[in-house]
Amino acid sequence: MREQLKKALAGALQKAGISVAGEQIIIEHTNDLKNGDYATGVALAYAKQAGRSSRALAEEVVAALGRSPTGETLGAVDGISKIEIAGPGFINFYLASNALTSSINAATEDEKWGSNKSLDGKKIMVEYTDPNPFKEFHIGHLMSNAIGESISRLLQFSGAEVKRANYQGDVGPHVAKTIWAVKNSKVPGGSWGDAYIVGNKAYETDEMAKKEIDEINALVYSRADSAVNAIYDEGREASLKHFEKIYEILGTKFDHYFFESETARKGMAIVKAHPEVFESSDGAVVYKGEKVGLHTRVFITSKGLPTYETKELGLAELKAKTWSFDESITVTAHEQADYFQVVLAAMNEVMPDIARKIRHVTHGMMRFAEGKMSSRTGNVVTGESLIGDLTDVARGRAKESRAADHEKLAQDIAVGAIKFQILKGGTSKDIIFDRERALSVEGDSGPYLQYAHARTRAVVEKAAEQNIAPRFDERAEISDLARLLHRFPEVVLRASLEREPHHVTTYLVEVSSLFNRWYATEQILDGSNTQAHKVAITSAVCCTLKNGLHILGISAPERM
RNA sequence: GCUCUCGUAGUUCAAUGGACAGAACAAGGCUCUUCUAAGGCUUUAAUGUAGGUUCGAUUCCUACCGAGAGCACCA
Repeated sequence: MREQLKKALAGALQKAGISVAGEQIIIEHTNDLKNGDYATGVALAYAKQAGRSSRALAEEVVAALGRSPTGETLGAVDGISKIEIAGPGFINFYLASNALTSSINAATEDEKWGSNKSLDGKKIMVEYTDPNPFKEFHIGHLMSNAIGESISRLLQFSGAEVKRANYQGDVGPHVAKTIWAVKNSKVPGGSWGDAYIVGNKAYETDEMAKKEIDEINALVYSRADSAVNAIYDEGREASLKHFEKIYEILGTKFDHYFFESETARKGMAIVKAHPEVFESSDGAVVYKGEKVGLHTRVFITSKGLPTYETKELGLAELKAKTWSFDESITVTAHEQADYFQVVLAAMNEVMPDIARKIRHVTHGMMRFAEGKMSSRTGNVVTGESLIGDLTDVARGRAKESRAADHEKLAQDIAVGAIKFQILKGGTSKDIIFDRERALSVEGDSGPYLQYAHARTRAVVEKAAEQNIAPRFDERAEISDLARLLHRFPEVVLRASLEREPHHVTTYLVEVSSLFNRWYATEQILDGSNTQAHKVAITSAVCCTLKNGLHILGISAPERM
């Protein structure tokens, strides 16, 4: 459609004496449906060059397209019913009913409605969530998970083959701190997260403890001490099992798990094999990022242990060995942006073929109004406590709902509410965590979308019971809802290209809002001869919401 | 000090360089004998400052102000 319009416009401009390549013509969706479905500002852009007013040029272009400026008849472009000139000289195109038919039918019949082939055949690995065993799974991990999962689904909807990866820090100082606290019975009955906080505090305030923790850190890598090994093995398994439960609730299934205990060794080998890239400095091995405009970072400590940077090199190699991807995306919070750049610069020198395929997608921080949350001090909200509290809020309503499984519904709503809040805005923005707001399920929210979907389901099911088949009627008045549904595939494409799930979120709110307004004033199953048409639109809304929610990683309950 | 991200109604977020800057929450009023009121209708309210590029700037560029993050042995 867009391509046809561009071609026709290029031809029309040619007649007006302006030569422009079709690709350079900008056709956009209108911000407001009352300005048509597509619009172009070419008359404004080229008026000066043409030496006449933008309005005059617009009229000339429209005439060249083969109809009068207010003509209602079909012309050079199939699927357009009306062209008009508005405002300072915009040319607005209105879709014809027959152009909407295919969209509504596709929405109703095609399970992959909204998908595209822009990444057909591409292999992409997406790494996200990345919690650390021996530490809490906090709401920052929830943020990474929601964004990473949604990006994965967007890429799949664009035809890519996606493998989900999770990289977990099962070795390093944080582990040693936790083990130290457990070994010295500092936290009887406490959680692994509590032990970490105690260990961290001791490390900072107690010289003796610091020394012991450093020793334990080395022992974790060497596995030379059976007492340390016992605590380590138990803690690691308990943490991972616990995380697995959370992934299930969130709806993420990882294809690959990578651990720092694996990447550390590989990374060490890489760093040591490239003395021309990594140099010694104060007993440590560092990469001088200044030569590429960055800063210096330590790769191997003066104690001979690998840092996160070295492990990241090992991880890249391990990933490449695991699967021959075309692209590997790592999703993390923005605080790791600078660090990642240095690692990429170093990687570019030692394994350029892999470095070329690695992308870092950063998102904002989940923080409190008062400042950053830190698991070092215990100033965190854990993922499960938030999910739990929100499930409690949803449970009351869920019990009165028509859902078969009230507990499942309460959980779906809780997870939907959290994910919506994370995915409603651009990913680069920080999210200020406000408990009261997070627990609200009113207005623009996950439950709002889920509720609209459940309503469409009820109508569609009732229609099926009455043997009313959906049938889009081209003679019926064109509705804004149908015109909005037509845009879904383009919204998905844009979100996928930009890796910005919030475009989908915003769009789904618009669809739900328009549907709810319609639903409030219109009896859909009214026994009239237009009901099959109305069922078709309802059914299309239903599938659009379902697929859209799927992209966001939010479940679409059939009854609420 | 240097680098990165972000500044839009009282609050939380939208707006591929375009039309009157959209929603939601909060506050007030109205709305269920009709397919689900977790809904719908309605009133009030915003682009940090100063320049620049452009027919046109919330969007791009520069400076400043403000918030957050990072900057050598944490991850």
